[in-house]
Amino acid sequence: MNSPGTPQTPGGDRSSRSGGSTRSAGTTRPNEHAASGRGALNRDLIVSAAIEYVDEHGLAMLTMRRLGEHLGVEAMSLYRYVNGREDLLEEIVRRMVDGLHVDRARRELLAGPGWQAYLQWLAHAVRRLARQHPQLFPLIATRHPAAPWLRPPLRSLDVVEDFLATLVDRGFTMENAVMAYRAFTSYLLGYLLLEVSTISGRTVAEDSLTEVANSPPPSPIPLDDYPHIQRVETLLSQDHTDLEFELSLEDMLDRIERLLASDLT
Amino acid sequence: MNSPGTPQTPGGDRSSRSGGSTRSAGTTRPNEHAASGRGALNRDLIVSAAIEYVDEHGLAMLTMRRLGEHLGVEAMSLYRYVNGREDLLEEIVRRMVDGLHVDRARRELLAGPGWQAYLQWLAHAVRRLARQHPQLFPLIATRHPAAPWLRPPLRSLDVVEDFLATLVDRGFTMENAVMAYRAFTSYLLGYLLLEVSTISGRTVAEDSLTEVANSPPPSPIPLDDYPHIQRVETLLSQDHTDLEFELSLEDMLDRIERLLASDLT
DNA sequence: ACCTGAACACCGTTCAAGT
DNA sequence: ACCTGAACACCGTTCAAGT
Repeated sequence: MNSPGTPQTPGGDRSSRSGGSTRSAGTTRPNEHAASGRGALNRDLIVSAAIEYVDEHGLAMLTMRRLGEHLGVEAMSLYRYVNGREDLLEEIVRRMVDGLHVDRARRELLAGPGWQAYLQWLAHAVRRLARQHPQLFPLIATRHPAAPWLRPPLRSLDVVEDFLATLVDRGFTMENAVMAYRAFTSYLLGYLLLEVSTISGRTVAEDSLTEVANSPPPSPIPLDDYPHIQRVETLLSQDHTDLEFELSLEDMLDRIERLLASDLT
Repeated sequence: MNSPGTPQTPGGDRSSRSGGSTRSAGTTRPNEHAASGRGALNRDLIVSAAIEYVDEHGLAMLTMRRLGEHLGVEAMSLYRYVNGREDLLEEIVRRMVDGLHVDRARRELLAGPGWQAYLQWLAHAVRRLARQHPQLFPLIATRHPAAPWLRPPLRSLDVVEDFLATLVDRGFTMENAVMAYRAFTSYLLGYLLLEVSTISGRTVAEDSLTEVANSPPPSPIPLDDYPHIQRVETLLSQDHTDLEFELSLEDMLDRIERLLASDLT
């Protein structure tokens, strides 16, 4: 019966679009909500606690009731500030990705003058984010984008605006900026999703209560019948991830550059 | 109390590894389970029904109870054949990906003699799969791989074995085959995840009961403050997906080729 | 203004019991 | 051998009620 367009909750308006983005997301001083007294609940705090909780226990464990408990509050209280579980997940994603937005001046400093330097900086920032929150990155990657100009993992209007503005500043046509945006996002998405999913392997206990003596051999798949896999097993298990990222990123930038050149013919 | 290592269910052993892989997965004659009489329930049928159900209603709607209802059976009956919901999801993924495995002779015919032709063929096969089951592809993409040699979206031992064997046959060293495997999977994963997620936008009703007059304007995000996004809005909404896929795929193959060349120095 | 108790409809899963 | 009824623990969510 309640029209979902009007949240009626405080903090429902994209919390402080310009102010809050410089302090890196998810950094609520961790002691503060331990001493939760009376009206110490609000949207930002809930989202921070949720991120913390997922980092520690995994996404499947994030439950309105458990999150309430984690905050020392009944689950129903959360609904004052968050429009249900879906809204909470969406807000988590927004908060994490918005951390990538910095104002123009600071961006110039960080990234240097060229478009390659900017894309290098952005790619590394996204990678840092993914590796800091391996449980959350799949959420960023697969939640349905609200619009075609919010391609994962760059799911923030601010960040996409930065992206396009920077490239156009550096001489890209609109068409080329869009193609670069497409190439950049799909490269980053695929690479980081795979890197993160092989890393976070058994970082999380998943459900650490009942299954303790169960997982030590995660799954000793018998590789008879698969001679080639068997032969490269050790190769595949190694992670030369750092070097591989740099090289494939450079390749991707070269591809964009080639794209520009072919445009002048 | 029950040790989870011993499923005690029929079909628990990775159903007929050599026999069942040639008939393309997901092809249970669709009329058959309409006339479900007595013992007409089995693992394959359950998995097929689940795939059908997700294609139609979306992943979030797939529930043991609803799937039971869809099959004309009480939900509890499913537990004879499927080791819980997680096991069902895993089996769905396996069934879909196994459809990419064809025997060597047939593969030569389809793909031609070169490694490029094989990778072209495989890439298009995966893309076909992704577009046929847009609701399921994110599952393939993000479910935790059981081993590092099962990188999404190629989550099948048979398919990965095919991949490596074919490349080594064509003269790749093991190291290069593995690098190609890495590059191929992360390219395909990123590209297809983004293509599918922008396509399946509102293919599914999500929950078509209560919210009917709600979604027509999916989310008219106000784009003031975002001049560049606004200017490229129409560009970003277009889908030149087919051509883009071919071009970026060729680029990726070129990258592998360059990789081989640099190896000879 | 902010939180809670109680309730509703719905989950996944187990197990003794039916046929 | 195969399916079901009943039950358990746990969800998300609503709303009148407490403070």
